[in-house]
Amino acid sequence: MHADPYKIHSRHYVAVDCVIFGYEDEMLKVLLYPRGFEPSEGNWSLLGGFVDEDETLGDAARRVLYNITGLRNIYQEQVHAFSALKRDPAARVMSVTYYALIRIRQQDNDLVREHGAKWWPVADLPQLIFDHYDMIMHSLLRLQQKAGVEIIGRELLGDTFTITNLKKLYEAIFQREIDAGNFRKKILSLGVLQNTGRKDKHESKKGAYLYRYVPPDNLLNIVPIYK
Amino acid sequence: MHADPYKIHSRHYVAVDCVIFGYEDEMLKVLLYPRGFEPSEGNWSLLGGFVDEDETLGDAARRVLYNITGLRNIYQEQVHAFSALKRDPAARVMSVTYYALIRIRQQDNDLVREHGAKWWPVADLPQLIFDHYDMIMHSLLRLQQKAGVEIIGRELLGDTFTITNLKKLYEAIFQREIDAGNFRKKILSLGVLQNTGRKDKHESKKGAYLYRYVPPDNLLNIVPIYK
DNA sequence: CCAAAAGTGTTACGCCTACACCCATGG
DNA sequence: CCATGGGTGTAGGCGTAACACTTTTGG
Repeated sequence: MHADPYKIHSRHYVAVDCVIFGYEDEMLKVLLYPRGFEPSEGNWSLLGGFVDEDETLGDAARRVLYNITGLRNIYQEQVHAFSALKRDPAARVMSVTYYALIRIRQQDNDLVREHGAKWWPVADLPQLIFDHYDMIMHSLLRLQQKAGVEIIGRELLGDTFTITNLKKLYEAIFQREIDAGNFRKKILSLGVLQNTGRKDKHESKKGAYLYRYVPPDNLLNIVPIYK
Repeated sequence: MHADPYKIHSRHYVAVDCVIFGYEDEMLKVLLYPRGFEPSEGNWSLLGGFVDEDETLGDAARRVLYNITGLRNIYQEQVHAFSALKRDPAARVMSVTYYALIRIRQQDNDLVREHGAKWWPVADLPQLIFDHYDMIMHSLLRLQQKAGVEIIGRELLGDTFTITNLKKLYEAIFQREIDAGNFRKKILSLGVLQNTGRKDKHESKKGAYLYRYVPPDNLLNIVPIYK
């Protein structure tokens, strides 16, 4: 074992806080749990945890997510490191925010409820502890940036979805109305949605085609190449 | 003094690494210093430092920047936290990358040279230690995003500059040629550059007007409002 | 005078927006 | 048959790219 050459420097508690986005009832929601002890008892909190010696920040975020939702292989992305000296009044703790995108499904919700957690619409958040509101806003901005560049239907809606499903999701993410016809043309022109041929009749009598997201590279195997 | 409620958790070394961008000889450059000891002796390194108990990440980045350049009030922005377990072979150190924009000037360069530091063009970087190459690439991407949305002439060129100066800076940032006429029209249409009336004759016989960046809000005091 | 940079004008094209309009069908 | 959501078509506006053109002036 080598001597630690950095001994003279401070060591710090490092945590991760997860902004877990889900989509339900045509609303973008965030999973929060109620803080049951002081300080800030009664306020709501993101799911978080301390980073261990032998895990990366991403590992820690995945662990936190797994513990509460039971899900693995979830899309997540680092957002920002928060480090104000008194952000946690109990001790000096830096926290790195991650956001994650998951499908809200009933069976998962049981596990969620066990922890007392609850899905809150981003448009109607409760009082939050520390800097957690900032964390959510930072994450929402990043999500908007991502959604503006690529289609995130798969993560929040499931494997197949109608164009209207996707439009409503985008309206929830960007918190504004979107023209249905223009949205359809724009999305389809990106060439990453594959029509499954099946129709969904839950929303209309005519029925809407269900699409599947196909990553750009895979399309080379499907679309014929002219010569 | 309260008891520390988090005692059971690990503490970590946390560092910041600064990607210091400058502009010189029509090239975007990064300030690096040569590592004089093993491991990775002879390779080049970003300017970095450990985060103290009583400072934020931003504070630490400002301190590092001040120590090497003697400059304060520099524009800087957090980029990403790197946390691979073996990224520093000597110990487990997480590092948060910041990028900064500074004007390269001769007097500052003396201080820089004292430390053995050197400006390297981003298009022609030397071998770097650890994950510092990734840090620079992440930072460059962020810089491009920022430059795409707002004008960053002031930070890298100085208080006044010609449209051609700015065009060459943008060509350095985006590493591609830009049409002069279109660039001029686009930049001026943003309405955030104010013509000083003075001309710079260094680059041409005709002379080019020097412009000053004026933040959007201040323009309300200058541009008359029609009724 | 003329090379070279500064600055203006012109045209074409692609994308986005707004909105009118058809289609299909369950009740 | 008709209200409702699914889906298509079209015209105008705007920003951009490409590039031709005019202006200025030191050497």
